[in-house]
Amino acid sequence: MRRMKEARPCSIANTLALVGEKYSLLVLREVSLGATRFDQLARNTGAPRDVLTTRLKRLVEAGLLRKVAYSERPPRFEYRPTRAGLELEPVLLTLMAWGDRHLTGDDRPMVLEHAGGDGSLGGHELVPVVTCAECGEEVRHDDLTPHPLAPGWTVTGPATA
Amino acid sequence: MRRMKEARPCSIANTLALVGEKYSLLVLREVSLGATRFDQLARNTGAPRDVLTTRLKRLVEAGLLRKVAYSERPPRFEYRPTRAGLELEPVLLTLMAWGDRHLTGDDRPMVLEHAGGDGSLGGHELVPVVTCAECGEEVRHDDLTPHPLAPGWTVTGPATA
DNA sequence: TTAGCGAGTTGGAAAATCAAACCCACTGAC
DNA sequence: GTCAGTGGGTTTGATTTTCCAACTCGCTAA
Repeated sequence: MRRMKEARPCSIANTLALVGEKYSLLVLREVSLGATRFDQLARNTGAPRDVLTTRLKRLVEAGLLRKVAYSERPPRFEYRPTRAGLELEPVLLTLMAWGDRHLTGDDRPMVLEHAGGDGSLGGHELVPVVTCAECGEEVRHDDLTPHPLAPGWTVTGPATA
Repeated sequence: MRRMKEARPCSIANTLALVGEKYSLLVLREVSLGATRFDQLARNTGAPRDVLTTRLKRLVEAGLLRKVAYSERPPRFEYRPTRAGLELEPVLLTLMAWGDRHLTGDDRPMVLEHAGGDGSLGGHELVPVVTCAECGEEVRHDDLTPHPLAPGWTVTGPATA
């Protein structure tokens, strides 16, 4: 995924160029959950070890993970998410929500418990929804209008340009 | 991406097995924006035409797109998003938001205008945020606690099992 | 009649993926 | 001490994908 044709300047494409390769998002899922070591990542994501090596290198270079030594002699590192890495969690949550709704029967593989922001006692099940911070409303497709800022954008494609 | 090792039962992995291949999400971006024809998709996503062919077939099989004839003689089809396909928009929005924040300088490639749900006059810029439908609050990483329901889950990985 | 388009298909080279084996530095058990 | 075991990779070679360009096919418009 390194580089795409970059047919359009687009933040979706740019983000996917970074984390859209096979296993990258699963690695981020794992480190967000606290599994930060090479063997855990290999096992939990199913990535071949060599592929995992190159993914980790790339995610570290991109600033989504950082290597933290947890042992010298022998040198051993774990891979912790940076702030930028953790900020991909919304992507993971929306992917999970979609899969739960469309791919899963009645028994979801996992459920996230959501504690109230006030640190309240009883939590409830997380039901992730994308809303607009500006107005607080849930985002519906029909309420959106794209406004291209960079050249290369034509909403219905070059055919209608 | 067809099948992964399926190291863990996980809706994120399952969803990515469907739409995680190169270009798939860009195709969904395009059809969500209204560019639904083969050549538009090829141009706007940058996907090689043969790859695009296999992606479209897969997305149609999976029920994310449907082929709609817009001409017989010669037979010509466009690829429209189904409801399930449109429901991936939250994923696209969160990817875009991340890219805008972390990859882009001051000039974002595109901005989405968000009309009020009441069909109000003046729109504002969309600022997508993931919230919890249950309590209405913005989701913060520290408020989440994973609860495995299927076997194969160990939060810190097999090492700590 | 010829040019052109939209929507693919085909062929062959280049790149990425995969599984398994290998390597190295150490640890702990005998 | 020695010897198996572990964590964290690297190497190897076979298999898949990807990529790009060229080609096809059915039709339309000049």
